[in-house]
Amino acid sequence: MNKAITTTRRRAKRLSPEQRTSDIEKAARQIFSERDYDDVSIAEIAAEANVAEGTIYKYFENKRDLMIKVLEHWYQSMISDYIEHVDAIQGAQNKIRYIIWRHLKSLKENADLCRLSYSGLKNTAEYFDSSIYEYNREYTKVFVDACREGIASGELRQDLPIPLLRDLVFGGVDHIIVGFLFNQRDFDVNTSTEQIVGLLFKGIETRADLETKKVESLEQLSDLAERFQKLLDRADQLSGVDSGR
Amino acid sequence: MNKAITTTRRRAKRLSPEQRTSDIEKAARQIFSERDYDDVSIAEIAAEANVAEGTIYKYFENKRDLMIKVLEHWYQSMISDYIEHVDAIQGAQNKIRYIIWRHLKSLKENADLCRLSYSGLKNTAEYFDSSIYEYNREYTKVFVDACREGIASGELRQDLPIPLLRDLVFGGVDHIIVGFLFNQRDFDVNTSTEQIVGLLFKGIETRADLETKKVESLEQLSDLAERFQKLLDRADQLSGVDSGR
Amino acid sequence: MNKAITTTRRRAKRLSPEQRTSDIEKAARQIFSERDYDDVSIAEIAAEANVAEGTIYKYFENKRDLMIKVLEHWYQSMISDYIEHVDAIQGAQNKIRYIIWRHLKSLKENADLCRLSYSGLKNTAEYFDSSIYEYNREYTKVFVDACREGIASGELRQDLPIPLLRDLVFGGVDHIIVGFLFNQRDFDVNTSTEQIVGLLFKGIETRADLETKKVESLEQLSDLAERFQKLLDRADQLSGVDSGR
Amino acid sequence: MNKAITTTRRRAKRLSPEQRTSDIEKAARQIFSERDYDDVSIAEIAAEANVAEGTIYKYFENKRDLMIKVLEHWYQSMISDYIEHVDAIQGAQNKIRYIIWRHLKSLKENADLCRLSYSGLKNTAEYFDSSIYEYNREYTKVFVDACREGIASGELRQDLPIPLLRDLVFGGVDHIIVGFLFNQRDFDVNTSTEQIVGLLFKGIETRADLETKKVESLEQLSDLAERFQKLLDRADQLSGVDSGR
DNA sequence: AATGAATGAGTTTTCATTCAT
DNA sequence: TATGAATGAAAACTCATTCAT
Repeated sequence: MNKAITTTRRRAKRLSPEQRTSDIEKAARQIFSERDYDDVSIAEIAAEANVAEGTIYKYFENKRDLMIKVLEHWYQSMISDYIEHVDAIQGAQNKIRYIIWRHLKSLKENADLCRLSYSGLKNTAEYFDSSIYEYNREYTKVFVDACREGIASGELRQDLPIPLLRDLVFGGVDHIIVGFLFNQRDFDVNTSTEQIVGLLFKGIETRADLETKKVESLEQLSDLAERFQKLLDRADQLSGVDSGR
Repeated sequence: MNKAITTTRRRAKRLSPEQRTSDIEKAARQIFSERDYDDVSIAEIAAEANVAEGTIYKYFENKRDLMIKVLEHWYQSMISDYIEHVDAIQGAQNKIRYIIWRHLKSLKENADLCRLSYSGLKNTAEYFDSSIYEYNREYTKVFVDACREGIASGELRQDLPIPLLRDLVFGGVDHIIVGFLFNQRDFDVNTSTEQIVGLLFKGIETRADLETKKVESLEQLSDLAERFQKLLDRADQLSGVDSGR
Repeated sequence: MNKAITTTRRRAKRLSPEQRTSDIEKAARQIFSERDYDDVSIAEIAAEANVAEGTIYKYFENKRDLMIKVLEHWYQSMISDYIEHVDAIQGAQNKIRYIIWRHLKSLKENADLCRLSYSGLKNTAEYFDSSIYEYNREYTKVFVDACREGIASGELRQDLPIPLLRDLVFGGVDHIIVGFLFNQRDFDVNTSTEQIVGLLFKGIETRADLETKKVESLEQLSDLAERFQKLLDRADQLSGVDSGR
Repeated sequence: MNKAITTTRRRAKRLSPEQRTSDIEKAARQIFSERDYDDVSIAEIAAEANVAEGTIYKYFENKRDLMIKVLEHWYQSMISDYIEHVDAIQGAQNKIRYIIWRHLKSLKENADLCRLSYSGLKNTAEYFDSSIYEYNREYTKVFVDACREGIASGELRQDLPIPLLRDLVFGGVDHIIVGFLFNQRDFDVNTSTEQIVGLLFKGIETRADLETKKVESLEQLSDLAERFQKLLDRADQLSGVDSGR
């Protein structure tokens, strides 16, 4: 009973709006990480942030806005040095591998915010209206660009259905994360990355060719073939034996 | 007074429990198709089903149970002749193509129920507790089995990471559907099926390299290797000399 | 402390919607009579009506609707036998007197509802949108009709600006009531009625003309008439002659 | 750094209290003109006045006080040369006509402030406590005085119920204004003035009625009285009977 | 079995006002 | 004197669920 909640919290110190905004957002992120959007009350966030409820509304339109802001900042941080990194990487495959790796890693590390975006955004039309969607577009655009680059460079198939590929990759990652979040299906970021990349690049078919060891790459293989050919021609001349033509 | 005058709102006829259950569920499916789970009230469903609200609770635990039942029946109908069909198809690739095609088709045709499962299941832990998840397991199991079969028959890679492949396929389809539902991104079932299958089987790499360089196939290469072998053997016999340096 | 508010109000007896509606409205009228619209809470009304707050919302859209309903019923009761009564009265002046008298009386007797309509309707555009305004139109129409009748019968001036007269009468009564309600300026219904009617019919001018000319009053005139009568009588006796034509 | 660089939001220049008060009030009047009392926030007024919210509370007790001040100044301006003008007019009817005309004109011209007084003052007891009421007394007193004067001079009826007349006039004008403000019922100041004055002075009765009953007019009545008198006198002479003198 | 009247918990949001700086 | 960040009380409303009839 008398745990004496002497909260007696009286008028929080006057801070700069920036500081206060940041404090509240941090508190919100904290609370939102713990429970679903609907199960969180503004009162709790206010308490966590050590301000009055009204103060929150000075800085954020409403509960939803606050949540959106939390997610936005997360996205921003995810995007921040992302493009830069991807740009620094050579080759479509490398880029794609990095993007997938990084995506899996970000989501796993911020599982709580993933949960928030699942519970807070109604996964419906609401999401597509939100700024989060815009961020997401930006985010996935990097992947799309990498694909385009790969196509241009000849590394990837000319007829690659990029939007579908994007859905496959990000949808697939989504499923992995959801399983991880809500169905305790753990996963290893590196392993999963390799598996996805492997799947995408090699396909799922048995590639008999690939299994012939010795040959390190197809380029080498063709080089070898050429050298064989020359060698054979010369050998034919030398020996006077018809090479079978 | 006389028989002709009956109360306008007649007490719902006493039906068999099965009939009643079915009526209510049908009404629920109808209403749920139109609006999000949270925007639908039991009262509406009762009205649509022409029963009193209380009656619904005689046949269903609660609103959520009713929704689950609706989705369950949908899943059941989706699964019904599904396994049978898949079984009748020969070859992993064919099976997988059929599964993907059918999945896309089912979801697109029942977009309203997809919407329901997005709005009604909180996409969270709740989903994994529901029987819907069980149905889903069963559903995706068909895919997993097809993959296993493909591996066994040598059609698919031995080291295929099946769970991940499943996530990729079903996660990808999910994204396509979500885009279709909430972001008016239309798609053609056949085209998308081909694209997904193409992606999975061929991978995303250019196969070009192999084909453009002299060597038209691995068979040719082995021919060459054979001839070379013979040549070398002969050369060895002739000169005991170094093969051409 | 332990005044033991054992309200333990458990599930009000099941009543017919009509009865319940009426009960709630009565309670609302009671509470609204005591305090201004904004100072009344639904909780209070619910308590007074001995129902749960939610029950109120079963029967009324919202707080405002409830208030409107209270006022509407008041208006209805005011109008009920009103027209009938007015119709039964002969002569514009009599009708108008009755209307004013009745209006003053109704308002004074239902001062509390007057207060409600002052505090609940924002006196602004909102009022003109409300059904109350419609009732009021109906109510004042009786007055307008009486005036028209008076004009038709020649009892009232042909060029009477009826709308303005209506504003004057009902606006004036309003002021009287407001003074009574909020400024403890009591008034007597009969006296005020006479004064208003007097004002309207006689105007405010001194009927100087009448008084300045010989005849100081009708009493004098009748005196003369009496004396004249006697004279004529006597003359008749004297002469049997026609009285002076 | 150097003087040139000043903070964009410059601290409001230190003005004389009078100037500041006036600025704030002007801003308040502006904002209050646009929207109802409840729909206006102190923040807005502060913004309009280019001061901080707190500053307003340095000069005004609270929001209501500020509104009252706005209305007070309006009343003051309405009253300013009012008494003077009325004094300069001769005759009760002329004075009354001028008062009504001016009142209608003022209200119509300042419709926005009328609206404010309807939305800001709760039309209830609150009003009668406010200084606005005092101003109103002063304002209507001019009318009352004009009436008294008219009575004294014999221009108006001795038994004129002045308070009621005042209620009728100002209540009537109120109704006209309210209809104009909230029910788009336009009116012409001059016409309405004439109608009101006409109504008050001539009354609403056909002056004909007096004449239709035997006596066609009061003038005729006095003629008749005179003729009676003469007749009587002559009759007296004829008969030798003393007529009672 | 069917009804449908009754329930009531639970939370966001506003904005006039205060007061530390 | 001016600021503007911080306050916090207060209440309407919903609707899934219950249970007396």
